[in-house]
Amino acid sequence: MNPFATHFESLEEFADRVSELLQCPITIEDANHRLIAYSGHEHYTDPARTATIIHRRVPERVINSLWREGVIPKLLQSEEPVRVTEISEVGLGNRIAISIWKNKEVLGFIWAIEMNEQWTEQQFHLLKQAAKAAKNLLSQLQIRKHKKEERIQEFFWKLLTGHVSSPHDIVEQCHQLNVHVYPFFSVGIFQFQQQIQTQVERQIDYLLKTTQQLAIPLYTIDHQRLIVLVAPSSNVYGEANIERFFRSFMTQMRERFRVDILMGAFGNVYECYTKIAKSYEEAQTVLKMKRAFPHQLANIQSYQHLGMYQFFDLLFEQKRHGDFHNAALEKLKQYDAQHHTNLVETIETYLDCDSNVNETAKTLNIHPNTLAYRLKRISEIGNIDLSNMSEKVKLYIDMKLDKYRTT
Amino acid sequence: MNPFATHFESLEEFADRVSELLQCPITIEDANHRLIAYSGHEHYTDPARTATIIHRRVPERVINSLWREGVIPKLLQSEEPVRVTEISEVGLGNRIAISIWKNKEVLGFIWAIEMNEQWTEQQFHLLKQAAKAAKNLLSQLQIRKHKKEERIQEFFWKLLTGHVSSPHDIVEQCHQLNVHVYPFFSVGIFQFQQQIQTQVERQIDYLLKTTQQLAIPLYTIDHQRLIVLVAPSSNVYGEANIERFFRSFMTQMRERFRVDILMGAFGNVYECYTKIAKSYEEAQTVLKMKRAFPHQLANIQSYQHLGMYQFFDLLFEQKRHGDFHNAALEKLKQYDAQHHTNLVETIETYLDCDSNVNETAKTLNIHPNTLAYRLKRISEIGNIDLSNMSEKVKLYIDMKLDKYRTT
DNA sequence: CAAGCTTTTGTGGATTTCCACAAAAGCTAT
DNA sequence: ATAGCTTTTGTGGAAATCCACAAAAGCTTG
Repeated sequence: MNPFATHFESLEEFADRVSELLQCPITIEDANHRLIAYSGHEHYTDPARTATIIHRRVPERVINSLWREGVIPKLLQSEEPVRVTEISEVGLGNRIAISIWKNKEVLGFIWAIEMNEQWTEQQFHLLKQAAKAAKNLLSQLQIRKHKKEERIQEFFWKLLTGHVSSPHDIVEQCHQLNVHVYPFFSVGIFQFQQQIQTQVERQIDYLLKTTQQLAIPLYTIDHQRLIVLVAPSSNVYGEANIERFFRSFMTQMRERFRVDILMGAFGNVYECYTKIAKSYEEAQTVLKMKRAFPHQLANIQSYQHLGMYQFFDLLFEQKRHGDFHNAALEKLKQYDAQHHTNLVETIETYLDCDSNVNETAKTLNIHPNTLAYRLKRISEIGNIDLSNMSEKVKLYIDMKLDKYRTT
Repeated sequence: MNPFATHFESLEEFADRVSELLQCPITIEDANHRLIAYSGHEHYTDPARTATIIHRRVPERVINSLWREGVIPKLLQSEEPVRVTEISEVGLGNRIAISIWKNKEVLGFIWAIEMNEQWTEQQFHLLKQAAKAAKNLLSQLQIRKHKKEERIQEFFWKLLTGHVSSPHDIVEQCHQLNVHVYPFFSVGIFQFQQQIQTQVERQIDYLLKTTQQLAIPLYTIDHQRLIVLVAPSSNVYGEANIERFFRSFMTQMRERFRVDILMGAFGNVYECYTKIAKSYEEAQTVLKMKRAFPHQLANIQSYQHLGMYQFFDLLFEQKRHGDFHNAALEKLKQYDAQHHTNLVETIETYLDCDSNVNETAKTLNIHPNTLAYRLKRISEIGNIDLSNMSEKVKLYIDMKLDKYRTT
């Protein structure tokens, strides 16, 4: 019944047996992604696997990708196999992974490369049996897995994805990893123009290690992104300090190393380390909004200064349900279409310019009186009171949400 | 085993039997709330039951309350008993109700008055058995329940609560009920100062029937509220027409009949009758926001002009999860507390006044230059760019959400 | 194309805003 | 109490806004 119910001389023999049964290459790692065993059959092997075997551990950048994609979180949460679709940036092909459990603790992982065909139920079942069998084999190995040995970057990813326990545990783990704990922090992201090469990694490391503006206890690189935990020295001017550091970092990368950074963003400054995940999400929101509104948010880096765009994901979700229909905006659009006018563009620019007549007129290349006339028509056609803040806000948000939809 | 497995001479005998077993008064109605049978034992009877028995039907206002409270929707959806807590405005005591089903259709209802003690599991079980037994007795009765006989008000409540089928069915039902179908409509609510008495009902009916401004195909009265379906003649000026009608209705009620209406509100104008429930909800939202922001929304009646307050329930919900923390606002509050200043009030008034310096200064009774100075301080302390619409919006919404929380 | 409409641009003057500077008033801590 | 700070109010001039009115240009429609 159970094809793994025999005695295995070594873990390699076990890996070969699994590989034979599943007809694909097998890799077994411990909980810290160090290689334990791998099958030797002649099969296609993707670059990520090759590198893992050569260095006897999974490359950092592969692990980073797996965290970001949510693969490792899933593996740490359930005993079910997880399918990983190709992550070509790190040379990872289609994979199936499963975690090896003992007493509610993950001992390690089995990785299978998915060959050409989709897996059958039978194959998934076999993999689960293999994971059960591996449990006994691994626990005999007396694998040293002190927390000290966990690598810093993976720890950072755990914090970023919210896979953490109590604040106290976090602090303790920081001490063990020799990571200084600061009273305030924020998570920042730099979006690079291209994938970050090894050489650039060294340059980043250099800049981060030598900066005096604030402390950077943790950082990690993921494909085109550099993610940093920044710790400003004071709470009051924390945000301004981070802002300054971000600008100078981007300038230095460009001027010294000719590496262009598309944009930087960071979340709120928090005190409790369990909020790292939140700050990270906020930073991601900033990036998302900067992509959707490159012009408006060109100079914005912090979540705090995202202004109303903080609400946009939430509002957009609701709008998709057909809520927040704006009759005024509809009428203006209709008028524009029928009479070849630019009322919507006019009011949007006007609000962009904070209701400043001169600035708006200049931006639109029209006479200020033309603008005044248009505004009068807008309030007539749309039945809008343009001296009412609440109505202006509604109209502004609805227009921007419209734009957000098209991106 | 089953206490109802015997032969009953009449439905009255059945009602008496149920009453005996449950030790409480029992009333049996058909699907249109007409009285079919009732128990005659000497028990306490609430005013609603007395009126039902005397008129051989449940009073309109009781039915309206039951729809609004969601009792009838529940009864029409499941075969489980529903507990109704006292609705004293309509003389309804604590009740237990259950619907009588046959072939996925509701034939009628059994109502039990809950006497002093809470019901036991045993009692609920008995009631369910009674409902099953009533099914056979009722279906023998060949109860005439043509849709024509369904009363108009109940039909309106079905529309309001979204218990409707296809638009086509709705139109057909309208024809059967002799209700004219108009191309556009909106749902409006008038909130009266006191419960609406019979005399006032007649006055309302008179005014609604004689108005020429727009058509009112359906209306219903519920405790302190009058709910109307209004049909403006044109789509373009529909909202303005409704607005005018609302004002004149309120004026006339006050001047002719000395009846004060606290406020009126109406939802969006739609074309499809399935959207009546949505328009009704929007009208309710307007009332809610008018209660929370009586000053700002004093002159607002339509959902369309609710402006940004349309978002508030949604945003507030998210804010309760700890999102949207506004550091700028926090700093201003803190500064106010430490230095006995009014920065928050100042900026809120300034934004209320649409960034109009003169108006704000007059409202706050300060010199315009004082305002300018305060604004400069606000932008310094809060690190806010007051000429950035997005930041202003964020700050404004956060301040108003703060107020919303305290109401 | 001519009439009637909307839209753009122009002019001028009353009003408001913006800004710099300064005096006065108020608060706080030594 | 006094020095040092913040806050309020005042003055005046440049700039911007607002408003009414009007000419010109553009478009739609019969």
